[in-house]
Amino acid sequence: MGVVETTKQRTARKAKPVAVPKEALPLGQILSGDCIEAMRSLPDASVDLVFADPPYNLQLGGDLNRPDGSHVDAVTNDWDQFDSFKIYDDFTRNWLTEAKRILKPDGALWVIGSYHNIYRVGAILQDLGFWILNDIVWRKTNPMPNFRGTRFTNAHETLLWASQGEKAKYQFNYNAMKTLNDELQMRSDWVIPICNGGERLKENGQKAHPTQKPEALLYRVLLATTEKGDVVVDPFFGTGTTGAVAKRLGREWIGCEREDFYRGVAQKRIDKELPLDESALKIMQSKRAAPKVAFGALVEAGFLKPGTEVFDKKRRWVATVRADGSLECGKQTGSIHGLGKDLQGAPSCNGWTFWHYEDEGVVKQLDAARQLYLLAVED
Amino acid sequence: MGVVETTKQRTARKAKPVAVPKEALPLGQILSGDCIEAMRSLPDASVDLVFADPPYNLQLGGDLNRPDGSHVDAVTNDWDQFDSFKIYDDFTRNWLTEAKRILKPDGALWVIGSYHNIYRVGAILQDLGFWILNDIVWRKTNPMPNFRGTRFTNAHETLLWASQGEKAKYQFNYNAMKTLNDELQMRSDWVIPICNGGERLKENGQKAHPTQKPEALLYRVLLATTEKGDVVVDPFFGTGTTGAVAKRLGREWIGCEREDFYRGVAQKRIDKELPLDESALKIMQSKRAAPKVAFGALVEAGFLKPGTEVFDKKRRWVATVRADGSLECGKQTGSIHGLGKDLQGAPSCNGWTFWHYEDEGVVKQLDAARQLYLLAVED
DNA sequence: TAAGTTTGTGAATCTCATA
DNA sequence: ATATGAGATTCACAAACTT
Repeated sequence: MGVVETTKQRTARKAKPVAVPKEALPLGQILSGDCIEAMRSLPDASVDLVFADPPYNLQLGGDLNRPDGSHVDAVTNDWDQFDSFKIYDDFTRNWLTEAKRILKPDGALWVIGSYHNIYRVGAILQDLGFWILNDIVWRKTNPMPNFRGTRFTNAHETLLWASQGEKAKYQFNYNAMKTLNDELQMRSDWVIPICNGGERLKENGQKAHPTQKPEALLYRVLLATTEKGDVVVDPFFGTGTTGAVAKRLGREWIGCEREDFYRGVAQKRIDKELPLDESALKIMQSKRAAPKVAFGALVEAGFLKPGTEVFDKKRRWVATVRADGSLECGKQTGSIHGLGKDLQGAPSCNGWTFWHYEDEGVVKQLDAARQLYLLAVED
Repeated sequence: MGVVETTKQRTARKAKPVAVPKEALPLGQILSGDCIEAMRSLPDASVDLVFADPPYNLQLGGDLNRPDGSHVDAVTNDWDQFDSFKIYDDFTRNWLTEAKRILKPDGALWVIGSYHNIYRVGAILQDLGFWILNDIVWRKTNPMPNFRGTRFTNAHETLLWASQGEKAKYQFNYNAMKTLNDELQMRSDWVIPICNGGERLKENGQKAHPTQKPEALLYRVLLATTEKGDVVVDPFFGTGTTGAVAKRLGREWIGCEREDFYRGVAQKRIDKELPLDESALKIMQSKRAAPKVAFGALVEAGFLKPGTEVFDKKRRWVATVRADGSLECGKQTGSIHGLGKDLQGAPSCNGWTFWHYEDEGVVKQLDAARQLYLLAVED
């Protein structure tokens, strides 16, 4: 396997096989119809990157309402309906096969998905000979909660990044990523908000597409694994986020999209897009996640053992730490903040400074344990 | 499908099929030999949870045969990539099949892996009928950097949590998780340090095991998806992190481990582990677990007099409590839930939190009266 | 205008006991 | 089996609205 970062190496690389001239490709066009058919119209080994956001094959039950009674607008589109894993797998194998064919030997593939489909996609692309370079976790800052309290909040999606094979070369702009990440190596978990607000495309007040991806995500993908002038194909173009970001970053793009409506929205969007300027670059840079600590994390990590007694400064109340990081004081229980609030009858309470514990005879605020934890956790 | 949180329901649930008495199981033992063989010695539908940390690197040991019967030399890596996946898949299917068999109908499975193997595992467990509930990202605070700068820092591993099937019940301690996370829903991305420092087991100054998992990870898994006394099986026991945390949390455990050395290390470790006190083990209960109270019972008991006026937060509607615990608002009548639902035109309504009443000049939710009633009725 | 409050919404495999 | 009714359940952010 290998990495290519300089334009020089890249040029040498491209000269090797019979290169397909870019002019032979439908650059800057949205091909209509089925993506497998559309990709068949492209020559072998002709593109640098495929970015794919295929249907996730969600299998939703009935309607879902929020606790306030409002209705959740779910993805119920026909294009996300498959009758079985077998049918979904066949579909996946077919489009991945075409993607592999049109990619140059040193090209790469990105696919985004959720737990509903990503394990099918990952296994199949490995079967086809793709070589996984990283799996990337898109950590959403603002995911939809789990309204019924039945599972963990589904707060991330997964991207797979793969080369043509174990020994294949690929483009990785290491230094660009390091710069983007405040001079630290870019990690496999990316903290990026979901696409809403002004960026979210609307038609007649309705969202134009149910699953529009944030531009920041595509920005990072293209900045990390393509260089200027590279050709990027998106087989599931939707509203054209890939095309818009590619145009902004000076990459060539080709989209495939079955639905007339989405093609129209995408075309309009990309026509308005302008090449990148410096100020835009700064805006796209992600902020580092704030080191917020839950009290429960300290208990899990053994910094405070369940059963430990904690008390307020004047020892008016004594409570016991339980396994889940809640406190128990007589019949009353709650979080460090909530129980402190209830006991005092106060409107709010900062449990970190309200509660104390004894450590080898010395009385300390809970906040002291939090500081120790943060020190231990930050490499 | 469904979630179970109360001990009461749980007991009823267990009584349904011919229950395997716990005494028939090798609780607190580390079974030697191949995990598939070891699991074969356990009865059907007998355990509550399987936690598995399978090998990624095909160190399967012993003789291996291709599906066509031809022999593969595992030690000299005498296979191509296709063989390698095939063999790994067969191995995975075999141990997952045994795991599924020994799990109770409402039991659950956890598997941890990295991008090398988790896509194989995920696809196969779906094929076997397991139903993925979440994929969880263990986000490492202190991962190994990518020294050569060729990829993104591989800063996470993935855990899959699955029930026996789409309609199967499963245990999820929602409120314990919410408490552990400072009163916010626990998300699918968990920030936990890697296992090092004093927790990392050493023998003669060397790491005892190359992939020892942090206890905080198992702590959260067991706290979230088991209750006290549940039986947890770990087919790839290693140095026994699962056993140690299970013992601490008052869960029963069974391990399988092929290597004598690891069995020795694990046994010594677990012998030293002490169970937590009863009180420390308690976790925040869900309201689902609380005894159900009929509104009519409050009225009967005089906690709310017939004729009392109740109203929603904004006083858009005012209703009168009737002797049978129903409400009347103009011509409309119904239960506290049903009337609230009808008046709002909402799909559902929790009358306990929707309706309010005045008690000595203070506005309170009906739920406050329920809490008073529960306190009075207990003991 | 500025500041505070209310409302809307996002790739979601989202209940359970009883009749 | 399937229908019914009780009742448990939400976080971050932005836009709209009010004071």
